[in-house]
Amino acid sequence: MSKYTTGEIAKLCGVTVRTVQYYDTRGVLVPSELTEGGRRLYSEEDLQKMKIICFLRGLDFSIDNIAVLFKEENPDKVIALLIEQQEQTLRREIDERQKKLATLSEVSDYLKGINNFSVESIGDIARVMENKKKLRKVRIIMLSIGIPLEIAEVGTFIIGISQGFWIPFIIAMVLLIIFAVILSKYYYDNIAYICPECHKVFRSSFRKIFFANHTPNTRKLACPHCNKKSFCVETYNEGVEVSA
Amino acid sequence: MSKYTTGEIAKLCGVTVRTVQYYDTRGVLVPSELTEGGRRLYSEEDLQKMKIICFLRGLDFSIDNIAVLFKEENPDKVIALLIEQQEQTLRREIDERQKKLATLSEVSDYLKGINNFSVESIGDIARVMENKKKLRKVRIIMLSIGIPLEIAEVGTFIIGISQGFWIPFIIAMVLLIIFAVILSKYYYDNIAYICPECHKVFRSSFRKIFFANHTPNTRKLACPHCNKKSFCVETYNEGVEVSA
DNA sequence: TTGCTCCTCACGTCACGTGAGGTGGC
DNA sequence: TTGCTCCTCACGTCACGTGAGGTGGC
Repeated sequence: MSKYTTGEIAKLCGVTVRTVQYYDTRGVLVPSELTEGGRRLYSEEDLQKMKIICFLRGLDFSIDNIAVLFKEENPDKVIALLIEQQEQTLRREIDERQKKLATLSEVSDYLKGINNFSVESIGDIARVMENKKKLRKVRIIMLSIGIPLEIAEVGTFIIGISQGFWIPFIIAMVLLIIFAVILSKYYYDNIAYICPECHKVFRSSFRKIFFANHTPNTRKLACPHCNKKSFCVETYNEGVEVSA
Repeated sequence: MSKYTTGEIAKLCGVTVRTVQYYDTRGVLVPSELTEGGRRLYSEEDLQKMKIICFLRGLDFSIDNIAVLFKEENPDKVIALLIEQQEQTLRREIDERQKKLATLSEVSDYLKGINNFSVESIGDIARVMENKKKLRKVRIIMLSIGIPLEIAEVGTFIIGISQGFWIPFIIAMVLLIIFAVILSKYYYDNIAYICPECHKVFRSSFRKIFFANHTPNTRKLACPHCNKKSFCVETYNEGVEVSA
């Protein structure tokens, strides 16, 4: 019966000597023999066991779980359970990482639109992303009222043209104007801006916002805190008062 | 200017007091003030900084990298680099986990087909999976020679029937028989079986394999080591000699 | 005898968690 | 005064890696 030294086992299993020694101290792979000088000697069976341990470690099973498996009387039940646990863990970890990747790519996009970056800008990004869902909700409410009204207006306009019957159009028009005012107020109340210079959240007067130069997510506004005028990112308003 | 205690910072950022203290010792978030009694006091700026740290930690940036970012003079270049690194790391981690999941599901399938499971069976699985690619290669070679020959045979048979011209069919037939012998020999030489009882790899005589009861991946053979007859999994032969 | 391998401490990694025992501050 | 919070050691987690200083075995 051939015997293997620590180094041989390590080489045959593609790990370091330290790992083989560690598995001994952890009790998962205790060598079946020791020389008089205190050196570890492993049998053929030990080698096979080590290969199994390495295979399972490669699937991220913990050393404790592997040890349980070797001590268990009904390993078939335990292994099935462990595999399921492991699959769940891996799926969760994949999911977490995919969410992080998505966030990173959003951060990356955001950074491209910034010209004077400082570390504090990351705080702005974090804030915007946190409130993203709420902001989207506000916008969806706007659209789900605005679009039907627009359709009604176009429809009643066609009726007016084709049949000379303009009453529906006038009613739609009035409704549209009323809702436009209400929705604008609603939007205005729920929106705040982040100054890219001093990183403070602020609200501006309706008139200033209305006439400001803008892109889909930013408006050129003067920050009431640092008085600098720059493109400020729009975000959901969490109880900030109008200060200018 | 309001000041925050350790506990307040922790609560506002959704971490433990220990984490806030740890960030101090690591030097990423040193409190801007200390009371006479030695208690940490954090400013509003500290709070904002802590929020940024937590956001970045949530994306798996290391504390060291976060510290670098805060000390850096050109954080815009560094952050872009760090994000790219982080994306690569996450993608690699996702990839690794997906491969592990695939392996786990193969292991799971394998286990379902086993009736007397022991921990050593995992070693068999590991061995089979390691040699899977080589085994597939052997089978592909078999098919890529066998299928054209089969087609040739059918084609020449049709010619024989329709035109009464049988010479091509006879040539194809002879070729088919010759290659069948060669391929059988080739397959036989490259294949070994794993005994599910004693977990040893063995080869059997051609005659025994040929007449054995079988499933797509197993054959009912007597193991030459433990003499038990059972369904043995087919695997690629890595230099094992015929022993029975 | 000379290298090489192996041995055992013992500390380091990473980002904290978990007590223990003591104290500040309302 | 009484709780509550906070403080600093100091050790634990997880699976090893990395020396240091010494020794077995060919």
